[in-house]
Amino acid sequence: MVRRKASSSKGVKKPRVKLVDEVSSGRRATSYDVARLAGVSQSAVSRCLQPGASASAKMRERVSRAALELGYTPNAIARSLITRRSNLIAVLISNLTSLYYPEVLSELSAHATSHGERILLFALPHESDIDDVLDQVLQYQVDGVIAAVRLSPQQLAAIDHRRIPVVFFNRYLRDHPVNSVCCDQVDGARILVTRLHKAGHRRFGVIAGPKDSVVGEERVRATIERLQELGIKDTPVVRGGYDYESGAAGLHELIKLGKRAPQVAVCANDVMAIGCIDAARFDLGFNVPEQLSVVGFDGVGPSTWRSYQLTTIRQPIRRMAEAALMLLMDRVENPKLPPEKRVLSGQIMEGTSARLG
Amino acid sequence: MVRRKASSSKGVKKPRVKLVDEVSSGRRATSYDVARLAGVSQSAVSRCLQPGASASAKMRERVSRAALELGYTPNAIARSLITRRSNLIAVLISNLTSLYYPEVLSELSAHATSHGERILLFALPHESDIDDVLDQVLQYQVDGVIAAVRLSPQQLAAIDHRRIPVVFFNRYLRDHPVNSVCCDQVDGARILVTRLHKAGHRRFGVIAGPKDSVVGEERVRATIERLQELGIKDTPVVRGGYDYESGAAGLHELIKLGKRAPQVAVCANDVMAIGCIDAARFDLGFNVPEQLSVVGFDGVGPSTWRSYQLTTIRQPIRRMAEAALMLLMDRVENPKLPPEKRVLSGQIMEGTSARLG
DNA sequence: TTGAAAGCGGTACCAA
DNA sequence: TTGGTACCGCTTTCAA
Repeated sequence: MVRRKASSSKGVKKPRVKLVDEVSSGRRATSYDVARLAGVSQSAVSRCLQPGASASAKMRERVSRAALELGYTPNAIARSLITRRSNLIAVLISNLTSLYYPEVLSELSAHATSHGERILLFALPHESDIDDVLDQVLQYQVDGVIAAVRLSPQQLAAIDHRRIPVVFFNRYLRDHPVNSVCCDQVDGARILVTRLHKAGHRRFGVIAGPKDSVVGEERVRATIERLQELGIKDTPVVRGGYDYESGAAGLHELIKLGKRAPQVAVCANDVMAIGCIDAARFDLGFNVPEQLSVVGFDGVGPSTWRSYQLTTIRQPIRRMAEAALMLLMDRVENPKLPPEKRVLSGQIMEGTSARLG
Repeated sequence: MVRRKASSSKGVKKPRVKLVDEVSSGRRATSYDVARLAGVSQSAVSRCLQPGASASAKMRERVSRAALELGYTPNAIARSLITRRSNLIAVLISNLTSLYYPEVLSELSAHATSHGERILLFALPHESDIDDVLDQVLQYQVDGVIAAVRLSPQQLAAIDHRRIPVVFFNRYLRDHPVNSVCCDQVDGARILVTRLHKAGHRRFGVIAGPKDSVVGEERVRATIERLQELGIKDTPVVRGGYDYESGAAGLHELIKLGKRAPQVAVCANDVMAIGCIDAARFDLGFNVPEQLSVVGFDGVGPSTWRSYQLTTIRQPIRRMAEAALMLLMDRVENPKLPPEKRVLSGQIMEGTSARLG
């Protein structure tokens, strides 16, 4: 097989479409074009553009001059094909319109860049829409996957079967050893409850997140558990959808439920806590925190706004993203590494939305 | 050049590393593997996986069975190399931690998917960090670029030179005909000012965005211009950074500036308007809107929260994203199409943060 | 309808 | 240090 190489054998073997178009205006410059202009071999061009390859200074000079002249940019696709490394990592994420995930994505992107990786974004309308995109993830030969969504064991197996490392973000798979980075929800919830109890609160209500949120369920479970340890039983739990409206609705529900209004609303995330505060103030005329303490989870931007000044558990998103990429890239380099789970602690933000002891 | 094809010529020409490892456990299945198992040629496999290629029903059946058995997934990288189409579009975006851009990204992603494209994400810490990533954009042979950041004429030229279509999102390049989708800032600002004036407001103050925000500057310019038409001169303008704190600080500055406090604060985006409202209430004890009307731009999620109920101009982000992708994909298919600018109108959201006439 | 073969634009091994 | 060459895994003519 003879490749087109210089203009020497030009047009002998079936000249493709328009040679003019190829050379002058059309087609992007390739390493062959650079080689021809520099008067060296194509492999030399490739070598010159690698950091640690052997090439004389003179050759480097000639090649880089030719590359510059042609506006040459190496083709990452072609490189990926032969090196079997796409430098792409898939980020599976949903709820980009929430307040929490955009920050996650932003940090993931920053750290991916610092590892020389690009992010192939899979923003799902709902966490459950994974099957549709999983095939795409595999087709693009990504180096790794960061999943900020739930994956079924089958879905995980499909990725695993291709030897693509996966790191879960704030999620994991029960009974399956997987790589994951989480914020310790249990600890945070326990601290909040303990401090609230110490301040004298005895009637609690919980506004949970959607059932399919592992993180949310954990927060709720830990809250209930700690309350029971403190001798408080039968804490009412209502379910919300992590959004502002369901926080407000949740409070109304809680109040309808019990004989007496709760003294504390523990919300499974900040946005619901904010909705809860607004409902308390505007619908019920409650003072927060005098008549109702409200706490949330996450520590999103608006939680510090002066209308709310939420008492919440802030997730160390930056450090979590950093850990996620570290975990992932370690396994890209060395696929034999065993699964690892890293749990970082959240930080309590003492706002004014709750009375703490 | 003889390719490994069936096991017929197995290992004759330098058998690569470990054949066992390749076949049984290691390497992902390729179309050759499928072909061998199905007992057909590799090109037949390729054809069977194309929608409109000629292949008998029997062949299709055999191939798809073999593909399923091997867990075969076509390699998008290899396909891209030969088809010169990556099905990747680069999205250049910054400020992912703002309230506005995540929604943009979310909509862009949804519409990209519906065009069969994937998003290669370039989330920049600052709008000005483009040069670092532009090279990456080009290397990945993206089909097109959506730029929600500013690009210099040189940067645009570099992309243009590779014949990669670009669509700007809420931005454009003065004196350069480019594709762009914008929300009409001028119209929105004029309507707001007119209505505010009609309600009897006469003393205005403006909290502008950062200087390098084209959109923000346009909002401010249109505001001032309309005020002048209405006979109101010398409106004080202070500069903010689009964030909550600078909205609050902006109000304080405005008040320090004039002899009398303004009756209206026109803020260049919603988040600053929210900061402004909080400063008015908590620092100055103002009632909003009785003592101070506050308006913003964008219509982000929290603008409807009951603590704020912002009067603002909501951008039709979904339709803008849809238009951006339409514009882009049209030009991917037909590069000869001339540049086009599409301007959509915003919608006034009449909250309770301002008195309108 | 089917298979052989020529690339797409690189990387990497080899001998010179 | 350099050039020749064999791929990476697919699509796409071109004959059969």
